[in-house]
Amino acid sequence: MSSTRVRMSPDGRREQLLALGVRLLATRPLDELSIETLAEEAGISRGLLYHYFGNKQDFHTAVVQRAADELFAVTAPTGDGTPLEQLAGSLERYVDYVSANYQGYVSLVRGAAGGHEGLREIYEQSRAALTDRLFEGAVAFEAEELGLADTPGVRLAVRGWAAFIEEVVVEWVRQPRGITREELLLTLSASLPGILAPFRSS
Amino acid sequence: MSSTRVRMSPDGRREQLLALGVRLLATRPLDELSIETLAEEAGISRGLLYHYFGNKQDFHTAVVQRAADELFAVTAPTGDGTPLEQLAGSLERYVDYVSANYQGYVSLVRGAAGGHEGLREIYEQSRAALTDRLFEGAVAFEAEELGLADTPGVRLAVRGWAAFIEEVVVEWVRQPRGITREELLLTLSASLPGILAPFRSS
DNA sequence: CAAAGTATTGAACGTTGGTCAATAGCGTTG
DNA sequence: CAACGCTATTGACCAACGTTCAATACTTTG
Repeated sequence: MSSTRVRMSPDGRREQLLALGVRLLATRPLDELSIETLAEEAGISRGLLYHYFGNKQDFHTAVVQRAADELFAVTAPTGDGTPLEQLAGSLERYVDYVSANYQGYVSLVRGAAGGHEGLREIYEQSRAALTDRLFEGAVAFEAEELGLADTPGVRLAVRGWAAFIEEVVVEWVRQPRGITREELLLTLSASLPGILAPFRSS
Repeated sequence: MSSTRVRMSPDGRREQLLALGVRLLATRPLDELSIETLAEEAGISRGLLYHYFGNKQDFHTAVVQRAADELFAVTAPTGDGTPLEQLAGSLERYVDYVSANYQGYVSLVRGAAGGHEGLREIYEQSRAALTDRLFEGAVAFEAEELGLADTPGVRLAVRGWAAFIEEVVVEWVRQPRGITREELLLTLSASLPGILAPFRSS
């Protein structure tokens, strides 16, 4: 089984291992992503993995960080259309991403929330980044329309809205219950004004 | 260190181990709750733990299930007042519960969602039970008011609302940001009609 | 009080996380 | 182009933990 030893550049090797980790994470929970499995799959020794990532936790952290970055990139607004259309587009791509990477996404989002400090950190920052981006785009537009101020209360509500989206989408992917993709997207889009309604100033 | 062997009734022993598991989990993530630690802490051999719970996953499952039951009991409606008042009361007790058990809540309820199928099952069912209870109480009343039907779409939205509540409350406990408890409760109560607004039939 | 039933132990094994000195590929240099 | 130096990579080793199971020692029963 052991062919000749392959020597790569540190950056290349590190990249390969991270990419492989993300790929494997898409089909299993995080705690089943063992060092042994990954080393075997990558065709390297366990020791080499420890050379690039100090320990299992550090490796998991790096993989989840990478996955979070990918999610952030995938759901980035395209920049054309009205802010509301951009929002709809982001939601659409988000739904499709979760559909394609269900296991990995659950591992990322949910697993991170219950794991070690480092993982929770990534989870917090990732969600903050997603909502902050909305504030700078579609929501900023909506805010004017609805006469909303950028208050701590509104920020908190938008954060909760992100959790709402996440839960609904994940559950829908698990069990569509006859709800079509279009109906789902409609519900998601409509929910933001709904949640923000109580904050309408006048 | 090893004192005389203590023999207990199966029910008593099982109860002791579960209670200890819940207590230990309040201060560490689930995957750090090792069989070894628990056996040591309980003053028994590892083998005995395997006599009561088939394996590590089964034990974790049982502990999380117990914790979920406790949460469900704590937030049960009292039964007096209008449905809306009952909802407000449940939310109030939920907020206070999370305030008092922040570490434990995050470790238990959230940590469960990242684990394997069995754990996720409990998490799902727990959340479903919480929302279903609402449907039989306050929301049933609201539903009539708003002309809502009990459709899969509405059920899904309410489920998402539960996630909204959880996220907002957990984040508020972590970082109140000057928002008072009363303001928080108001936001939470108002959010349900807001989320359900898109489903209004006429 | 002897015997039966069973809660409990402790030793043994396999797997996996983690360490480290030895090894081998690749660029450099004379 | 051969020898050398640098370092990416290995493989052997250890420790910790999950898991099994025959032996053991409480408790009850007859």
